[in-house]
Amino acid sequence: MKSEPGEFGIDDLESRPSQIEAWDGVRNYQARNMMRDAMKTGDLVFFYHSNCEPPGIVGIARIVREAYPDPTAFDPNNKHFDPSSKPDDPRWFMVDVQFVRKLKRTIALSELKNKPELEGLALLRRGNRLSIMPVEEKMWEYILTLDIETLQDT
DNA sequence: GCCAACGTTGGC
DNA sequence: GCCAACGTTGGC
Repeated sequence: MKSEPGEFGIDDLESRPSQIEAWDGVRNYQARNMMRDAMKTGDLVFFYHSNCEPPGIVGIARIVREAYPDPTAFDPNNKHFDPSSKPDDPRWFMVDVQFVRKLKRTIALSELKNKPELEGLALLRRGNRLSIMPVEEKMWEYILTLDIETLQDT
């Protein structure tokens, strides 16, 4: 799941009292379908920082509530307001995610791009702008093996 | 249903 | 700030 750290980053999730946040504001059908149809309670997700330096995977979160209507779509004062989404026929959904842990280091997009093991990863597909994307278990495991402490310069 | 115009995302 | 790669909108 992508988020801009300037808007809502892994530190924001960690510092919530419950460490839980509703993932609202998704206004893309493919991303919505991913949340609504594929995300189940207990599923783990990578937390990805976009639009920052460097963009990359920074942590892990867990789905703690499955898809339910996104109320920000009903609020005219919200920047994600969508008048075509009605409370009795909601168009947009969100899930709740809970902080699990930060990675030991940021695994940068530029690094992920260099790994033949990650060929086909949705994040790396050309032109992809989806904010929520699937990760195959094999690739999930592989990415975790990259999460090792970096040696400090002496 | 087509498609031009426009808006958004997000890496660079 | 640029711009590629989308997705959306709306006239026809």
